[in-house]
Amino acid sequence: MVGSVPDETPRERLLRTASQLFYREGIHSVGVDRILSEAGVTRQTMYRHFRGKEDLVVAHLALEDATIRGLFAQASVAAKDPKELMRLIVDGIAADATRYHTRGCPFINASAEYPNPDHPVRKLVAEHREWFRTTLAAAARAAGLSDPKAVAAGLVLLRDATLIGAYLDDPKRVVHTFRNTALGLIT
Amino acid sequence: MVGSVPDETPRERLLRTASQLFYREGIHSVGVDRILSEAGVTRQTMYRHFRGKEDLVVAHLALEDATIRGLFAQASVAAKDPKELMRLIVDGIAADATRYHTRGCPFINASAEYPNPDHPVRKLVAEHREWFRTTLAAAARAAGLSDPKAVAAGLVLLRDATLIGAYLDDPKRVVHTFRNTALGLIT
DNA sequence: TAGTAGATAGAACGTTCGTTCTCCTGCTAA
DNA sequence: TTAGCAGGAGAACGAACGTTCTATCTACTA
Repeated sequence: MVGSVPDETPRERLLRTASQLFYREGIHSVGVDRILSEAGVTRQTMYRHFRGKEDLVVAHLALEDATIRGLFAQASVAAKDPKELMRLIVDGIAADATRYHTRGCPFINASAEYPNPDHPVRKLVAEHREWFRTTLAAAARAAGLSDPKAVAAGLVLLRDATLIGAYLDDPKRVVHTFRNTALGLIT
Repeated sequence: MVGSVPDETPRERLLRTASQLFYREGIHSVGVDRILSEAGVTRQTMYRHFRGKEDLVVAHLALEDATIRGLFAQASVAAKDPKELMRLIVDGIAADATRYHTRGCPFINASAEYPNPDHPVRKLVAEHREWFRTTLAAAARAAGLSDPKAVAAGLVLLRDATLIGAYLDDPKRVVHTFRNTALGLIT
């Protein structure tokens, strides 16, 4: 078992387990049998809720996407003003790189395994990145920054590199560099 | 067949083909049969030169590593002075992202498929990245830049993000952002 | 109360995987 | 001359892959 959450339906347990395994060990490396045994769920249950493994992969990325959007909405509410939201975003990315996404970006990792840009996985990745960039640009514009698009592009660039660096290099050093550069970008 | 190069031994043809396939389509996605048929080489030939697929994967990354080191040495000779070398490095990365490594960084992509940091693949990746950063730092120091380590860290960060952005987003925009930021870093 | 949907259990399918094996040809260094 | 090695051709291996199937049990609900 990968973990446990109370009051979880088999479907939720299955998706959560699959998502964790795909992220931690790679998509093609993880077999269906492995997912089922770790989730404590039978084959029938899986094929009732998902067409196949590929559907599970897409659902995994959709879950990641929904989670990040949720965190964003949460921060938007918590922030007193647009400028504080920018700071919360930077802090959020830094925390994410050291705490949760310590194995790189799930979307980038998935793209490494799916070369075909027309594949559902790649389309979802493209949509997610597009949402992320435009959302950052809107936040930067609301904060009154002079070149919102450039700020958004810079933050996307920094976030990609930070998640990778925190995975492959020294996390503390990378996050430190990220925070300094990013804070300079949003002031 | 993936391509052809005259006066190539079966071993070289095999490794070159495998390297291209691993990079273009992902490592676990590419089977041995596929490599053999595309390279026009038999199983026996492969297993005579390599212990197995995993050896081929390591050789693929070693080839990438050697290639990049070669380009670096070439630039070092071509540069009239240390400052011009820094500019050549930035130009080289920009050209690489749009011309050759249009599917991200082979080392980062491989790391997405190999979660175990003790695995030979991951060790090779760590060594490569370590070499890259220290080499950049040495070049920055020779160019008389005030904080060579910070410059090197910044360039590594920028390169990682640029190769990803050129793969998943708009290459022209990303490379433009990279060049501007990087040139600011080395002056 | 009967019916339907979700879940469990386990066998089985055909395919692909990486690997090993045998047999044959051609070159070349001892 | 002959032994040894690189390479080609193809069969075969067991294991793992993703998927489908049948059978049984339970919970809800029309």
